Amino acid sequence: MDMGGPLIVQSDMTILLDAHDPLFEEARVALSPFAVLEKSPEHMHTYRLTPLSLWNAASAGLGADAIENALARFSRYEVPSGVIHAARDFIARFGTLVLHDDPDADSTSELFLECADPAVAAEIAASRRLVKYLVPRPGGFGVLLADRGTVKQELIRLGRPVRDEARLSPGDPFTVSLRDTAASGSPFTLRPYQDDAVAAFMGGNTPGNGYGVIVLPCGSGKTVVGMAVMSAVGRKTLIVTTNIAAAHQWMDELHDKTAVAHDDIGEYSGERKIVKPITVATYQILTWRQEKGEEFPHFDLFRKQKWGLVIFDEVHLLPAPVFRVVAEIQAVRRLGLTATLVREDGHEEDVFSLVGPKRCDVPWKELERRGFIATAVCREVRIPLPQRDQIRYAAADQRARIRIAAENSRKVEAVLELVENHPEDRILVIGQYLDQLGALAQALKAPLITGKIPNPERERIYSDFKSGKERIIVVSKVANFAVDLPDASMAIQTSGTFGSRQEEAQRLGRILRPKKRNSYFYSLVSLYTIEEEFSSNRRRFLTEQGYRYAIEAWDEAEWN
DNA sequence: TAGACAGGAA
DNA sequence: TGAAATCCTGTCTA
Repeated sequence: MDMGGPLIVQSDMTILLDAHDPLFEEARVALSPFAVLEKSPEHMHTYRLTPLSLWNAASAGLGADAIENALARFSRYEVPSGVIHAARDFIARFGTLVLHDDPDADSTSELFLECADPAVAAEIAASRRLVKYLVPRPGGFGVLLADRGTVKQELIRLGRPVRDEARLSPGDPFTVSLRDTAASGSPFTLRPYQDDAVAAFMGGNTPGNGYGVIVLPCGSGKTVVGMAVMSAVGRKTLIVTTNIAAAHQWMDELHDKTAVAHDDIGEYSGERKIVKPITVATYQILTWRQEKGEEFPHFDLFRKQKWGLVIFDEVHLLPAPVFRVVAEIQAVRRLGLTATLVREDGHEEDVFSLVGPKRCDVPWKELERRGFIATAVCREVRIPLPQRDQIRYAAADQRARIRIAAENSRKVEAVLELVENHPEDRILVIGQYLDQLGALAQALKAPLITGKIPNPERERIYSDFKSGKERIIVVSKVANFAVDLPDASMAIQTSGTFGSRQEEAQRLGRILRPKKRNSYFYSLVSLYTIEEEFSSNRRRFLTEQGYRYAIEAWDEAEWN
């Protein structure tokens, strides 16, 4: 029976969402806390209920009834009962296993894994990988403190998430007070959503909080949230970042917005190895080792102070070896910060069980509505290949096809036309292949920034762009890493990496600093090529955040 | 002591 | 899937 809603819930746990339905937007908002977006072509978006998406919902307090109601409310047809049962089962799994401090003072293990369900206990006891870490006891298992992370990791592989309510070690006290007025002179207060994020992370006196992941858009002040958490925790803090520039930015922000003395903030990198009550390090120094197979000499950093808080910046990039040390430090409060919690390498479960569940997630559109980030208009422009390349493309193997499609020479014409049609905008042209970028830079008579350009030269170009001397700059993949890349009002993406959602989000983030006018995000895609697939994958993230892509064919496009 | 650069890693 | 960027250490120069 057709009940007329925008959702079609199918028994394979996928959910189709009709993009043209009047209730589309409402249904999307209702769905996003507990389902992940899988595909988002023009007419019908596909979501999926996954164990992890349901556990994140459960850890945020969303119950099975709320999920069932949301599905029923927007569903076009009757929701298959199997889906409801499966969702209920997964939601119920979160909370079946609870890790406590051991109430039995005589016990040799410090922790107690409570398991009320004998069937689940039997299932766990039968796992060969788990049994060596567990001491069977009435109502659960004894667990050694040292095995806390490994046990959680193994259990989630069995499909059994653990609610970890065991004590966190406080670490050494260290006061971090936020200034009312930044050292740079501008007044400084937390925005409402930043306050909310800190509260969600700290969780009042709820046991089992004080660790987890906060998801916030690029440019919405993740470091500010980090500093507010540091201030709330009031302990020695280790911050780990993806690169040195990000590490310096953290240090600058700390100097600017907190009252912590310069001498109490240290940098632990290849260049300097200074450990202070507040220490900022890079992932790369932590995972450096002389030779494969040897130990990681810099893992010691985690033990050099009694840290009370570890912050993992861009937690979606946490390198695999670091998970090992994170498994060991389960008693330390830890905060993961990211703009997109997606990883394409299957380590999402490790982030969930070792860093913690998602505590807070602010949709980009929400911030846009409240004026904290700019309104962005996203357009995908489909450009045919020149005739001769169409023939080359048809004859090429997969690898060559990617390159031919990406380097479509007519993209240069399209970029020129776009630039001409947006005389008011400051434009970043972002691409993947250096040859193509070189050609674009030449055609646009604009400076080109690649990884080879030394830092002083980059800074000169940035300042020319900021001052308005240059209206356009062409950038390579450095745009994905450079934290100091100036903000623009328009970005043109000429090619991207295998449809990476993370990259798309990062690039859009470049144009979201609030301004009076709209920002524009153009993505150039070669028509009838593999790029259309990549692009549909990349679009997923932004669609999930509520952005709508207008898809246009180049020849008919009406620019404005 | 700083910088520039090469080579390796993931 | 491959290209590109990064960071680390070590060595050389001034």
